[in-house]
Amino acid sequence: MTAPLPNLTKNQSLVFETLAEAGAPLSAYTILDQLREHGFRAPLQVYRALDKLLERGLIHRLESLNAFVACQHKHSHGHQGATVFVICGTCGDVNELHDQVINDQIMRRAVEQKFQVESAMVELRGRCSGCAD
Amino acid sequence: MTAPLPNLTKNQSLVFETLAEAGAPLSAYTILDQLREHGFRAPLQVYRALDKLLERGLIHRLESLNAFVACQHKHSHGHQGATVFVICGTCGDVNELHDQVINDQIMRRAVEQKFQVESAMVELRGRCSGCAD
DNA sequence: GTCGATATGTTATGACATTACATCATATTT
DNA sequence: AAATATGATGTAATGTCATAACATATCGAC
Ligand SMILES: [Zn+2]
Ligand SMILES: [Zn+2]
Ligand SMILES: [Zn+2]
Ligand SMILES: [Zn+2]
Repeated sequence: MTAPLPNLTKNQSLVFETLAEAGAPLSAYTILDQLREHGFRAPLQVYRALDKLLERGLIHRLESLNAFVACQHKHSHGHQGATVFVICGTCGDVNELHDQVINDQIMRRAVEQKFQVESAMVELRGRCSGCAD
Repeated sequence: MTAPLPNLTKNQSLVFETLAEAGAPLSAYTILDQLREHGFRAPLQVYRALDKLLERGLIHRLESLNAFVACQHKHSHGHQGATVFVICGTCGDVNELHDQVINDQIMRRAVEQKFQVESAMVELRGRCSGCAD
C-alpha cells in the first residue's frame, strides 16, 4: 500500500522524459540544451527538476560521470540498499543492478563501525562484453 | 619482489605531503591554495601531480566529493579490488576499507555480464559514530 | 480573498577540470 | 659534445558542472 505519487510538474516531466528517452546518462547541461526548444533557459531549471526526481528515486546520479540516468526499474519500487552501476567507458552503456550480498555486507561493515549509512554508491568502470578487446 | 618506486618529483611530493598531512579529503583548488607559498600558480600544476599519485596508488579520488585523499595504507601495497570509503557528512572524516566479500561479489557479478572491471568505487555517505544524533 | 507553500524564471557567481602551447630538465644515442 | 627523445613544468585561456540570490507565479487551505 504505497501512497499514490503526486504528479510531476511540467519541468520535472520534461527532464524525466529526456532522461528516459535517452536511455543513457546525460549531464545537466546536455538536458538543458535538449530542452531549450521547450523554453528552458538556465541550468537551475534542470537542477531543480533533477533534485525532485532524485528524491523520488525516479532517476539516479552517477557520481563518477557527473551525470544522471533514469532508473531502470520500470515499476518504481523503492530502492532498498545499494545500487550498483556498471559503466562501460567505451560505449557509455550503463546497467543498474541491485545485489543483496553487496548490500548486506556494506551494512554489516557500517554497523561494525557504528556508521549510519544515508546513501551508498557503487560504480564499476570498465568494458562491457560488446566492447571487449 | 617489487621494483623500487622512482622518487617523486618536487611537485608530486608537495601535493602528496599536503594530502598526507591533512589526513582528510582536499579539493584540487584547496591544495593549490596551500601550495601558493611554494610557488604553485595554476590548477594544472596540482592536477598533473594528482594524476601521477593516483597512478601509483598513493592517493585516491573520492568521486562523490570531487576531492582527493592520501591512501591510508601506509605500506603502499597494491590495492587489489574495490576500495570502500566511509565518509561522514558532518565532520568530514573518511575511512578506507578493503572488503573481500564485497570485492568477490562485485567480481562475480561482473563476470556474469562478461564485464571487464577497470576500477570499482564504493562510497558510503552518512554519519560516523562521533556525529550520531 | 489572504496566506503559506511550492514551483518557476533570470542573472550572476562559484567550483571543478582540461586544452594548448611554450619552456626546462634529464637521459640516451650518435 | 651535439643531437634527440622523454617527461616535467609554467602559464593563460577555456570548458564543464553546480549553486546563490532574488523576483515572480501558481495552487490549495482557510
Ligand atoms: Zn533505480
Ligand atoms: Zn561498451
Ligand atoms: Zn588506499
Ligand atoms: Zn563524523
